[in-house]
Amino acid sequence: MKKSDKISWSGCPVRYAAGVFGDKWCFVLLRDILLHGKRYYGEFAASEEGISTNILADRLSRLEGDDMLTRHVDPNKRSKVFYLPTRKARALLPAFLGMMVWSTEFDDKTAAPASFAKAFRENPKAAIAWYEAEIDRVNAGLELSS
Amino acid sequence: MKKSDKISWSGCPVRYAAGVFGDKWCFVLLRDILLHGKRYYGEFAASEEGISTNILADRLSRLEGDDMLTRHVDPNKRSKVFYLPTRKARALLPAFLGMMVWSTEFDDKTAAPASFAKAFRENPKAAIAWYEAEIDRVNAGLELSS
DNA sequence: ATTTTCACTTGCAATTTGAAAGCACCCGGC
DNA sequence: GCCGGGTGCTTTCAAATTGCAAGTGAAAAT
Repeated sequence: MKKSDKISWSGCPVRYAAGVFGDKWCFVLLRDILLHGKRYYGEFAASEEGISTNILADRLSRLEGDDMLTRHVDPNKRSKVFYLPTRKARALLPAFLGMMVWSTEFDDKTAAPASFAKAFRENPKAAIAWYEAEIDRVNAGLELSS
Repeated sequence: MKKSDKISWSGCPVRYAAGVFGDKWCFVLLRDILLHGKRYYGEFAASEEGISTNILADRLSRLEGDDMLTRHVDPNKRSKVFYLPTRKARALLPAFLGMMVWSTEFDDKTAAPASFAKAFRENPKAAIAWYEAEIDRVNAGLELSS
């Protein structure tokens, strides 16, 4: 907390965003939560990118501290833990999908189908709503039991 | 380049984006270039956040390598250097402005005027076009002499 | 009771960062 | 030409962060 004395990483919108998720691993965690329906610690740990567990724990608690995630012990199996995206995290969807459209245009090795970018460009609100609904669907399966 | 052996940071759109600009300092450099009309090395170095020059040089060359910036020696004063955003960098504007809207909503210390978020939400294309025009305006003053 | 699953934590080497100093080139005066 | 300052990096080195591997403790499963 030395740096935040001199210049706080908020105020400027870009700086604030950088402070909250301007980091490789936060990107992939948010992707897993917002786009891939992952919720459990074990699911994050198993992601293709191979995050190590100390970093994973650190980023999860940071995101929790920044009010992006909430931590929950699974009531059906109390040795497991899941994380739910907050409204704040979900509100990132539009920007996130915008980034993805950008990637599909400029990464020549992109694995995303062209249909995604097309759909988003033609009707961004509908695309966002679709992902929102997916998030709700996944959450529903967890929130019921808690 | 060890990590890129195992999993290349492309393919997945989010991972690709994270690889190119998923870093605090890339965020603020892109902000300075896309939004604040900065072009010269000295201008970046003087930014409020106080980036140190080794990191600055590293990020500039990385962004150049990722085809986000092009480096130019100022023909009027050949000891100075400026960087121009590529089409690829400019294409990030929509996602970037989306992020800024998000920040203005969730950073309670935000310094951005509410009018910005409002304007973007009401007419995103117009807001983007306005920033595009600004970029062209700034570039025009440099490209003429080169 | 014992083993296994799970979510972390710890230890430690390696990479990255950051502050400061150094270096090389250009430019303007003299 | 030569000197002094401006400019864009590069180097140095300590400090912070990362990443791998092993460890821990609580809960389930056997």
